[in-house]
Amino acid sequence: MSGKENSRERLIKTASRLFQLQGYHATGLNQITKESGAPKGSLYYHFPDGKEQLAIESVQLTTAFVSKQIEEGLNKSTDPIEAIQLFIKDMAERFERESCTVGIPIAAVALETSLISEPLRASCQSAYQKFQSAFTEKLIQSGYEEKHAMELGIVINSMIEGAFLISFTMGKSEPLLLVAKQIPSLLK
Amino acid sequence: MSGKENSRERLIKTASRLFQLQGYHATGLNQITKESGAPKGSLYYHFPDGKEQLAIESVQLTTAFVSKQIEEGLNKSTDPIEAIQLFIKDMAERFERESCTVGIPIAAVALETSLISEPLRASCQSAYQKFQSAFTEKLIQSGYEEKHAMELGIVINSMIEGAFLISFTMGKSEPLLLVAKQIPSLLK
DNA sequence: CTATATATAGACCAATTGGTATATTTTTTT
DNA sequence: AAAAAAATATACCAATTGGTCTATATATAG
Repeated sequence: MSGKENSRERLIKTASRLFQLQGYHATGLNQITKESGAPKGSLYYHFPDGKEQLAIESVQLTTAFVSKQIEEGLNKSTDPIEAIQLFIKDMAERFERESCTVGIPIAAVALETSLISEPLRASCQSAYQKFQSAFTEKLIQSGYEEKHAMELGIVINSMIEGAFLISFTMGKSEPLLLVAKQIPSLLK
Repeated sequence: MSGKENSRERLIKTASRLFQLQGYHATGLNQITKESGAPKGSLYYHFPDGKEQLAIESVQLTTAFVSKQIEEGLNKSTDPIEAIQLFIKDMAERFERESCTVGIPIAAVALETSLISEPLRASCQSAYQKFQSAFTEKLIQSGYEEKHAMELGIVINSMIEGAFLISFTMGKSEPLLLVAKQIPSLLK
């Protein structure tokens, strides 16, 4: 029972990376199995529901990873404005450093599958809710009124996702940095 | 020379709609030809470079359409805050009304193709630049200093794109509406 | 050692992909 | 009306898609 989790995990990790980078439809099962080293027989043993199941679990893995990154980033300062700005700047730096190695966490899968797979759509929704609530949590801890904090969490998450998308398309991190710059105005 | 432009135009319009709704890779040329009524022979006659060329021209059509919508929306009020809020609320309403008929204008194609086709990436970049400059223009006309207006244009565009993405995934327009609500804070 | 899950290996499948070739029709020009 | 250009119509292609199948290892028991 040692190689078991190993192979399954490798499949999810590879799929997770490829789905983020290339999107759902552009990523073939052949590519996933080849790059992960696992054969197709194993894929359908570990993921009987095929590509959809693999994508759902990939989204979940990405969600956990990114959520942790957000929480860690936000803990770098007690001041929420500074903390959020630091986090966004970190993302921008990481984007510059490894733009061609990593895509936008959830967006591609969300856009491609929300209309064709309800379970996948729900997974992406959960991801965004988790991201939002990390920001909201930070604001509540800093004394923001709950409803206001929830609204701001949604808006901050939207801003970051949008800036990520545009930075990705433009090939430069400027939008992310400008969003960071406007955080103080937003949080008054 | 009457049927000529007609067939070409039908192909682009159909492709434009399908690419926005389903994304690049999920939209097959067979589906485009079938839904547009044009045969495959015509497709490669009008678009010798195939799917990529068709997608580029589709993005350009969408860009023109959306830009016009933004400009018209922003003209509904002289006050930039009110104008931008009105535009976003219009988008939110339209989203609620026809969410399953229309996807997010450029995002899906941008995410799916930016890393695999430089010309397509450039088309999507042009689209976003055009959207941004519409907001920037409005702010400059309202007396904002140029550099500040440019930065805000980028941020506003990012916010709207991100909110669109999340609204799409969530299946509700709340993120868009909350972004609209925060516009005054952002523009001071 | 045997029996039994667990897991791997990869050949195979129908369907679809983007793209090409060629023949035919329609339209325009002379 | 004849010639030329523009456009349409399909049949066809190799390659790849997601997915299934059966045989074979590789463990973990008893």
